[in-house]
Amino acid sequence: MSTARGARARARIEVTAAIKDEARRQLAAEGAAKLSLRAVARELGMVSSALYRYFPSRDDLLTALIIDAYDSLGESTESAHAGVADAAPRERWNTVCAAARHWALDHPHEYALIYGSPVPGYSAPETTIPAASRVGLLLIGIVRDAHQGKGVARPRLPADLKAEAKRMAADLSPDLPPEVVTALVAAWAQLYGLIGFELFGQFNRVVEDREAFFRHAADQLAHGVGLVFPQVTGTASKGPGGSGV
Amino acid sequence: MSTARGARARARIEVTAAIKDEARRQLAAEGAAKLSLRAVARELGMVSSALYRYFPSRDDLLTALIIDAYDSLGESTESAHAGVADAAPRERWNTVCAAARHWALDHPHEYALIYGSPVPGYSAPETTIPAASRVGLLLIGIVRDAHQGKGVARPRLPADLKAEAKRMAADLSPDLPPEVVTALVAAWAQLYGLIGFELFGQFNRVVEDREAFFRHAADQLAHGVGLVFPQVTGTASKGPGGSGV
DNA sequence: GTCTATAACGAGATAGAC
DNA sequence: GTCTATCTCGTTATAGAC
Repeated sequence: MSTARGARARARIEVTAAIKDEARRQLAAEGAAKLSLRAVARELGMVSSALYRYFPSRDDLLTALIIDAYDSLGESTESAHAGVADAAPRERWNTVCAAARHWALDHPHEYALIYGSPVPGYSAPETTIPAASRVGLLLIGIVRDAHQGKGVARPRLPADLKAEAKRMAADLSPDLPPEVVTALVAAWAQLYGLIGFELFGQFNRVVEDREAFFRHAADQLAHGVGLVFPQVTGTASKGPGGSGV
Repeated sequence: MSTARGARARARIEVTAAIKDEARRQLAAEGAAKLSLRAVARELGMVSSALYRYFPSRDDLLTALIIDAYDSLGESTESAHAGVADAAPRERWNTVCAAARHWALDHPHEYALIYGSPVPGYSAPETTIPAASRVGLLLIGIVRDAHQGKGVARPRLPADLKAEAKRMAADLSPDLPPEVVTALVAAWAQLYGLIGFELFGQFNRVVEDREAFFRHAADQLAHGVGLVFPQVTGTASKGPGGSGV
């Protein structure tokens, strides 16, 4: 009985994976807007109604692809970070940024799915939130470590942002000063601005050595969140040197 | 004869505008991927073949919409800038950034068309380049004015970026130091990261007072390109105060 | 219980004959 | 330009295999 259930469960997992793989193929070819359950079924030699045993609707399939994409990005950045977990925060930051960029270059259509234009008629449910938060949490952790006990807070906040900054800090990282949390949220969005511009072609005819450009820009973002003089105290690293990957 | 030609030309302009208006409506409803010449024609009470008198293909219609969107954004930012043309560079910068954000919030689908995910199967021709460059040129001009004669160059460049930075500076603004041009290109991409995150929903449940948040983030970007102490010399404005719109 | 297959719905796109 | 026959789509109801 338990083997029967195991076999069935295994088959279910395999078919589910096949459906998602084929759906990802269509995502790359036609875009998320044209993702079609019937076409997926056809390509898999199934009948369209059979897919509903695995995904109750087209939107649920889309949601699964979105969560998978966020998780894939999350795993890539987390495992890259694990390799430098003991390094200085600045190097950890640059490593995570570089890993996010490389994941995006390796999975452009999945990047477009999660960080590109919204899919018309589709609205992501709250179940995507945990997966979507992984990179952000990773970055928060790095900044938190860097600020352990030290009051490095740099930029002063304008009066009309103080309340919002306090609210964001309470939500995201109560142990960090609101100025830093605000800078961190901005850096997070700006990081994806850099990645998106490269990926979506805005850097064509503008930036050529995109690897070096990105490494420098990400390092400058690290400055903004107070990672410039991490644990080193004396001689201090002046100017953006080469940490990165 | 000249009146007849004038009337015909006028009619042609009107029909062209009607086609683009309807296409923009479909863009909002179904997304660029599903933009269909037939559907546009149907909605206009025309037959699909008649549209080919105005746009030789679906891609040409898309290109026209893209150029229109870039030009609309360009006009919005340029006219906002004209209102503060005599102010300090920092305020001019913040004004342009705010204008870009407001245009995006007012035209989310056109923003998605030009700065969002690429349309599958479509590749923008070079004719879009002039319109696409307008905001960038505006920002370059502001930074150029700020650096008139002054050697404010801030961040040192890593060795592996020096050649690329020089190339970019030669391309974009030979009178600006490579460090500044590099920072400017990064700030340009980061600006759209901030706008895109707000527009595409990544700030949901994270940033609430998006106006204040953006104003501060844009002002911090102005720091990065050396606009912090524009022409004021003595008392100097410490910390990010309220310039913006 | 778990799955797949058949058939059908209402809506929309599409291709071609006229 | 019009009309029609034939496709697509998401989704559901139903019936039967394992």
